[in-house]
Amino acid sequence: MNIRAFKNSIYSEMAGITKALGNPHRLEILDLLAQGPAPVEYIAEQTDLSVGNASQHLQVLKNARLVSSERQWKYNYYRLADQNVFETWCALRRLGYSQNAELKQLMEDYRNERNGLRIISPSELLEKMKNEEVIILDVRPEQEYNIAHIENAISLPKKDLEKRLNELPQDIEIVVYCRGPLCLSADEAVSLLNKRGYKASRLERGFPDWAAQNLPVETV
Amino acid sequence: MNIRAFKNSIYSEMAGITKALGNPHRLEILDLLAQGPAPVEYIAEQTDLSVGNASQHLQVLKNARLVSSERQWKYNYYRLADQNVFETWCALRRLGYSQNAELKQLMEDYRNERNGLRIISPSELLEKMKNEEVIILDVRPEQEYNIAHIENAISLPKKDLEKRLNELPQDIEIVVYCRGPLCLSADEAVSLLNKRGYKASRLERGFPDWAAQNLPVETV
DNA sequence: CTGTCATTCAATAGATTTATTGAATGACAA
DNA sequence: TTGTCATTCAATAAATCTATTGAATGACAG
Repeated sequence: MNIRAFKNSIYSEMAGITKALGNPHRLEILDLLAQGPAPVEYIAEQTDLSVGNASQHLQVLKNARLVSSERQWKYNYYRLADQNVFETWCALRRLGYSQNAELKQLMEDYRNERNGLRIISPSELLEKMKNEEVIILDVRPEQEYNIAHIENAISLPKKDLEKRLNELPQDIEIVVYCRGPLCLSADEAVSLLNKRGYKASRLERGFPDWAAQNLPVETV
Repeated sequence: MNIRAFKNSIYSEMAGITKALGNPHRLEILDLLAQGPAPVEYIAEQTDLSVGNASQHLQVLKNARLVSSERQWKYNYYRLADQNVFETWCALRRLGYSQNAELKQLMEDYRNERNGLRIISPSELLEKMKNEEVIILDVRPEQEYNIAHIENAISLPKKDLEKRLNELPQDIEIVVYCRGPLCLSADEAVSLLNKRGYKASRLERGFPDWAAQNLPVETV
């Protein structure tokens, strides 16, 4: 094999990965799977795809070895193939955020009430956890909380927040987190909580990023 | 804008980046530009693309803001848009290497004589540089050496190596580097040098990775 | 000016990707 | 066995991507 044929081969192999990443629905699926394993139907529902279409996108990701699947009972659970997949997704997120003013703008427009929304870093939260002076609120869907969540966090999915507000104390600081920086649930929750007189702030980034730093997580 | 429309927007913006990455020629161009800025014609020549085709791929990369261009004299110099682009490429390389057994196999097949080829890490090389007990050999094309190279490295492009072997001393250790882990020039050079009785080893990864760690580089 | 050179643009045919549809599969339950 | 359910497969039309061609642009040199 000559050098050109060799280069074509390696860059084509690499492009097999980037081609699989080159679709908005598949990126959304990866971002979702970063929360933990999920069956096709849940993935389809969360991403507003038909089951058939979601399955087809999952095949593409699987052929590129970005996800793997395992049958459990009636369901086929998909998960990220390994840590490198999440790390690559993080690199892409950073790149998107730094290169793409539209992306930044989009997110800031949507969070237009964000002024004054306080963001606390993982290390600050750890400190508060040690002193037991904080309530940690996981606003992701309950299924994702059940797979894994930040130690001592309580589950209160975004969609139930308003009607279950009374479960939360007004006098203790609340730190809210969700799927990650591309997810707005935590922002919206903090905004609502502050409006109703709670002391709420948002955790920087989201659950998978916390877990990737080997910070304390809990599994049910 | 509802939540679904918002999600579609952000993941589509992200996919704008991954779509631009989803082509083998464009990956090869990025890998090349990691060495430093280059005009269209050089890029076309190094990647075996027609100038028109290379230009078209460069437009795609530019629209995704992965590269930027600047006119200098008669030439339009393209370069990576910023450090995040290179870091994302590194993440993809790691991912490819870990997920894709074929890629690994391809490279190892091509380097079939690699057995016994010694690889030294950047920190080991730094140590040797301090003690001045090593010759550092840059086997990339001279243009790329001229843009920037490891401190005190000498240029001896792969294609001229055999006829200029006599410029190298037999009794001092030689460390060879090239464009990066997907480039075989350094491996081939080390192999040839060892066969001819020189004491040669290869630097782990390549020049852009060295530079990204802020290790000492030199510009002509 | 006029010509040259590096690059981009526009048009296009062929290849690939995508969402949809409906049928097929294969585990489990009755 | 039969039916149900979750998922995959196969076929297809529409959309998108790609390489090639040849013309257009725009800086610079004589």
